[in-house]
Amino acid sequence: MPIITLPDGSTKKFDEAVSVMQVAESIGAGLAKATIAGRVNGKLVDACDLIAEDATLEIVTMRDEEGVHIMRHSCAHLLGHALKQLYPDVKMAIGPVIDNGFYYDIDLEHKITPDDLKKIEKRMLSLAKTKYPVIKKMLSRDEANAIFSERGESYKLELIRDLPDETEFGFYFHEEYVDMCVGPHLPNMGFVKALKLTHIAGAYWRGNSDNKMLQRLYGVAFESKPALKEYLLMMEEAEKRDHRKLGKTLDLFHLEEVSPGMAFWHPKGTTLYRVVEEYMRGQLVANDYEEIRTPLIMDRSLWEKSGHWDKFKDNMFTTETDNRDYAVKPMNCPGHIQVYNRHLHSYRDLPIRIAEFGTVHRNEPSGTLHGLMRVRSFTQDDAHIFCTEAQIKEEVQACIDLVFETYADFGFDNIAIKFSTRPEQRVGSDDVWDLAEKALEETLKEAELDYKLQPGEGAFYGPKIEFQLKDCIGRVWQCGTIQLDFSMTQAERLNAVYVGQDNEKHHPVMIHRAILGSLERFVGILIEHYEGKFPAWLAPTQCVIASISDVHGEYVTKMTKKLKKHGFRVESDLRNEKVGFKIREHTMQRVPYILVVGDQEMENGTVNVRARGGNNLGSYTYSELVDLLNNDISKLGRVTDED
RNA sequence: GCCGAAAUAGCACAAUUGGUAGUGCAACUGAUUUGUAAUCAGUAGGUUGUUGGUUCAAGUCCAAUUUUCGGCACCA
Repeated sequence: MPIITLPDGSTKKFDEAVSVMQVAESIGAGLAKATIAGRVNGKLVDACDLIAEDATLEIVTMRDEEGVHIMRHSCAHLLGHALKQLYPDVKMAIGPVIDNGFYYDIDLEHKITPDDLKKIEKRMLSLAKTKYPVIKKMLSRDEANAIFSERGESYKLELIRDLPDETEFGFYFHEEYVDMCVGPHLPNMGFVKALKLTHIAGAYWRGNSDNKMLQRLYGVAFESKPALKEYLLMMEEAEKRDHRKLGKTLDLFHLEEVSPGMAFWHPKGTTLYRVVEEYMRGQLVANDYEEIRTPLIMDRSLWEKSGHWDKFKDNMFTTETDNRDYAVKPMNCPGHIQVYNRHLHSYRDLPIRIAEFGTVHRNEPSGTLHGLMRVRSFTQDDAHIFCTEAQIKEEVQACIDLVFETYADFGFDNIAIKFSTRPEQRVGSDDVWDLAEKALEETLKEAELDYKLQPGEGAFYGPKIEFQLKDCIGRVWQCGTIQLDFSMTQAERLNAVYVGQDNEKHHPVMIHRAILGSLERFVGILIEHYEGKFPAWLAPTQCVIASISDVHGEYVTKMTKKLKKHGFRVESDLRNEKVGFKIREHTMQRVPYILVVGDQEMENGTVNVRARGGNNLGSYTYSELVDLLNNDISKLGRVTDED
């Protein structure tokens, strides 16, 4: 005799076990029709699942995020349904929900083409149109095995085999197609109205590169056609921000075949890069770091000692000369320890913060390269802090603060934080790892930061905190990082020491930290973040002075020189073109200010200022203009103009 | 590295069943002296990523290779 409590507090009493759908029907036919699933005592269940005991119940419809999520999950089954009809030989592997959609990994001899994708999508939609009911059955292990054996679904059989403790398996019947899933799923396929198969890719079975590569079909699905359309439009817009595209149109950098994964920075890109670097240099001074420079190429033995050779030799560029093996540095830490070790340090000197804009080379696998985001040659705003155990928390906290302050200056407020712990392959004893992980975790907790744990994702020498930013289409990239390292400074590694209060030698703790991470990646993210419309602080060209006709040339040239002397990044445009043409061009180049000079301005000794958004700010005298620019630049990236 | 796709002028793209590699913008030259998102005319620009093959004939077909793109695995 279950009593069901609904979200508004009202209760309903039933004489016997009742399904979520039946409860919905007892409330109203409209709700029943909209019912996708239920949340019983906080747990999501299928609409057909029975409630036998007293419980709270929320009806899940397409208006709930869970409802859309469930619909997307069922779309994966629908994809299986359509695929099996079109390609009876296909073997289904795993088909989960992802952001905005779903995918299914399949094993099929035939290579799915974009044309096939359209056909499959069409079949999916026509199947959904029939609104066929989805029937759920809980089956025993034997029954489950029998169904999949009969259908040759070897991957599904393997999944069952790997769940030895399960006695019952949820099976969802989509007409002749059947899939195994914990669910919940749609009660009928009529809820599927707007989906699109987006692309085909390869993916290893169970995410293991030793396994067979399957075909992965990706799709997106939304509650309605307008919502899908809006999403597709948004993606199209987002792709216009792509730094690889803007890098070309704004003439910032290029990549080419002679050095894959290594950027050629053009004058404008170099300016942007340099502004970012100079900003960071200012942060170093303000936070008591000392800047150094270390060699790009060092003897192999150093890398063997540091442990890098052991773990990363395949990804290191090497060179041999005069019978000596060298490696191009993939990291700056060993070099920094060499500098640290040139002097004997007292505990009184600690913490010692050594920073370097360190250019490193890593021979990343060919398939990983991605514009400026993943390259083979990049410069880290790297630093290593040598300190005592007692100083760890304070130093880590200071690094975290520096990350947030810096990112805010660049206009970022959406930063994901990850905490990565000991990987399988590592150096250092478990005691030391316990200590290091505890120190980082406690600092994170004390700072009251939301973070996600990534077990096993730490560096080989220590745990790390990662700060991630997103690119234009939502891909996540690690930027800042703080890593705790008790191993590299040990006697058997690179043997860094300080003399303690007890007059004995001790090994300091080393904190590896990069705020921006890689300048290349960070600039790439910046390009996408601002869509190339950089704040005046970062803009490669801050203003262009355009003459209306030849007679204004001299005035413009003089004004340009004067502004350059004041440190502004100014260009003049004296070309024999109409002013509309010049404005169009510099607007498309995203120049923050276009200054127009004609007879009027020459007479009054002013310039006419047009802001990037198209606003004409009117006439400015030279000193007013300097104030305008300085004021804008001083805001750094904390504001964006409205355009 | 793995799976799939792509590569044509500086950029964006076109080229029918294999049959003379084009268009727009940019560049250059000339005319025009211009008031807030495109002035007009002309000129030049290519070993179609690279190498090899099939063919009377290859941008197009085949093979290898490089790079790029979308993912996967990787990411100190």
